[in-house]
Amino acid sequence: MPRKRYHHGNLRSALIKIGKGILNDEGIEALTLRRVAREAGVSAAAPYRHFKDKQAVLAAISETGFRELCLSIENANEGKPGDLDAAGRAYLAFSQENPETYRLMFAKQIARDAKSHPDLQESSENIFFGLVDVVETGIQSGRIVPANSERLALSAWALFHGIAMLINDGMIENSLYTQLSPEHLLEHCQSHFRAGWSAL
Amino acid sequence: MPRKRYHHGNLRSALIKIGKGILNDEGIEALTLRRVAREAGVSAAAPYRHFKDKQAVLAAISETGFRELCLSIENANEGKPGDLDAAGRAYLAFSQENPETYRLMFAKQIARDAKSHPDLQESSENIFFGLVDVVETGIQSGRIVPANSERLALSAWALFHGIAMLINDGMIENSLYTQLSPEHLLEHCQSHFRAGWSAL
DNA sequence: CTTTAATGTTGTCATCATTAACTTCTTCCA
DNA sequence: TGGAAGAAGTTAATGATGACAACATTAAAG
Repeated sequence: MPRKRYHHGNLRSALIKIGKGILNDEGIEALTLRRVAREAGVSAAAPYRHFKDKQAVLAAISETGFRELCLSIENANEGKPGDLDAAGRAYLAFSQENPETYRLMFAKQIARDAKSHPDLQESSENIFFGLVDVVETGIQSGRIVPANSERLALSAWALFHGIAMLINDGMIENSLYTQLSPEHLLEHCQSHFRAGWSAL
Repeated sequence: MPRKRYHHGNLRSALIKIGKGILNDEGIEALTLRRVAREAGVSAAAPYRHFKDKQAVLAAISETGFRELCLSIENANEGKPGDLDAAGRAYLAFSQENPETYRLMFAKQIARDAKSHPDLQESSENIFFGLVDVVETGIQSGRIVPANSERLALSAWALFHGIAMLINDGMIENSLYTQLSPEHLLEHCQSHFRAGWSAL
């Protein structure tokens, strides 16, 4: 057993890891700096040696989330190139597996902080670029109708984000009238929007 | 000038009103129970005579938001019956005019509480029903392609919610590559989805 | 070695949500 | 009408939190 040493070793990454754990297990309200420090076996003030304040810890957790989601989209595009539906499934899978992290990523305070955290800013922008890649691949392969790729990507992002958040918020289960599993919900939305709804 | 009376008169509604003001002016983090009480000219413990806890105040504010949004959708459907695009514009207008209230309405804690607050539950479900009405009107008038109205309404809701939240989160201005005003953004998303994107 | 900067610790503060115990009005009924 | 009874406020206290200053320990560099 390692006797407790004065210096932790790599407290910064430990704090992020522990923070993520608490976040996903018990939600954002349970995520206090003091508790993270406690679980890291360190005093309440120690985190301030590595992070300016609590917001900075949240920003760091958020950033890892953006990176992971980004990778997930890229993988989907490699597996099924240019398939916006597959990208949507990957997107939704992430948001369901990490609901609290996902919510944190899109919290306004984080967005506000993003301007001062270049890394966070970049990683959050990359998810948009990932979707643009998918759309461009799809257009080139004739799977997706020719369009301004950035704007279609943005539209798709809005759709994915909306579905992810509605599920995450528990708004879907509330309206029991549409008994759909998340996967089926995504499928239905995508089929609606793929084919359009206009009769004119 | 009214001398300060021991009893406030209608503290409950005053607390909600003041809370809404702070929420929209300074954001959720500035909204503390003590401050609301202070601005109501009342002691920090007084609100507990009218609300079980802070969550209950937030739920009440949230409920007023759902009601207002619901009315807004209904008005849109009366002005332009069966026009899902007009409903979307009304939806987005609300989310932009009350960004913080909108965010609160879709916060998970509120959704969790909704199960114990029947009024909140009902008012949040009503916005879905409002959209169903729009879709059904649209299908009847031949403006919208025949479909399961509840499912199309749910899809449209997801789209509107996604756009609203992305704008609200500041995710759109971050990706400057798509220089679109909120109105134009909505228009583009809707035109994409109205016509579909599938080339197959 | 010894200096120095990085990393942790203790102690403190203001603020917060919440509760208990006490006070002041209002209402309503005897 | 007058006096409970209970609704609506108050004060005071508790325990937790984010943040900071002042101090302690250790690793690293020379």
